[in-house]
Amino acid sequence: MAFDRMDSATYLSSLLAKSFSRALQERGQKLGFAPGQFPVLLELWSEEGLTQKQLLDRLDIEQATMANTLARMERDGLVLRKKHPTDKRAQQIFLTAKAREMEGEAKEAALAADQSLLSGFRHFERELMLEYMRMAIANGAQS
Amino acid sequence: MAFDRMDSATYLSSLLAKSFSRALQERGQKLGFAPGQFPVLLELWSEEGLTQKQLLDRLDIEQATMANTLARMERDGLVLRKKHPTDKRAQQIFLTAKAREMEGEAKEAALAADQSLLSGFRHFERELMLEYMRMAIANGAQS
DNA sequence: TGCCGGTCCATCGCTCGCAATGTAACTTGT
DNA sequence: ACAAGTTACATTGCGAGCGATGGACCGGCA
Repeated sequence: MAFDRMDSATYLSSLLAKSFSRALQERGQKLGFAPGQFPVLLELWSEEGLTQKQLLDRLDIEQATMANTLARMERDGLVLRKKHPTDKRAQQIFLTAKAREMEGEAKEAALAADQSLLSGFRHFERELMLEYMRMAIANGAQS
Repeated sequence: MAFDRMDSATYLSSLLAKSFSRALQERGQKLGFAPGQFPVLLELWSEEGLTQKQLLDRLDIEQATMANTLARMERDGLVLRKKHPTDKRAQQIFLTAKAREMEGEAKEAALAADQSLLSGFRHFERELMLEYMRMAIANGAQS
């Protein structure tokens, strides 16, 4: 049976994710964040003091991954974990000054990463591609 | 600054890759292969006895990743590594009978994984999405 | 011949995904 | 009030990616 990797969405999506991740990593490392940390930062920029559980509900990541990511972020001086005032099992996550200050530059870095791989795309092409991606992701989510 | 994850190709591509990888993993594990091993299998189904270096040249993967993937494939009984007859540094990779026999089913599993996330796509939509992905990947490759 | 630069591969340490398991703490039902 | 069930988080072990480094070996050149 003929099977061309370059006609497989499965294969292409892994290449694509690697490419975007590299693009974000290059830009993010100057600022001091890693690609996997960016979604967490995004949520915390919009609201601090969330618990790990609340972050989990907002992001598409498993609990174990979140715990490890937060540990790395704490180690890297991006985040502080404080005991929850009423629930001793839980913790609240706060940004450090460093993390708070990089918000603008970090978001620009992420936009630049997007842009670098989407250069040459017309506006409607970019929108269509995003829409297709969201459709495929939705197909996967409900299974 | 407003920043919506769902408008970020970087973020969506990572979700997409996770979705496809899961879809392939579910189907592949019954047969006995993992998603990262599939591209290697594809190359070996079309030509056995390649060296690790030749596989590297054909796939978009780093040498360290390849070495580890081949080690896991050997452990899982998919592949044999034999000494290269004339170059003592090199090795030649051969498929086991098990791996050779699963070719048809494995390729169907990969097609099914593609199909499951692309259900609801019209033919031209699927083609367009693949084309956009190839374009973005090409943008990343030349940097 | 013998050395030296380049090549092939393994290994280590890291990120970031996952599932499975363990522990502490909260909640609920009797 | 206490046992039982549920929840929040950490930890472990694995896959699959990366860069960096090291050892063995090949080839070419003096």
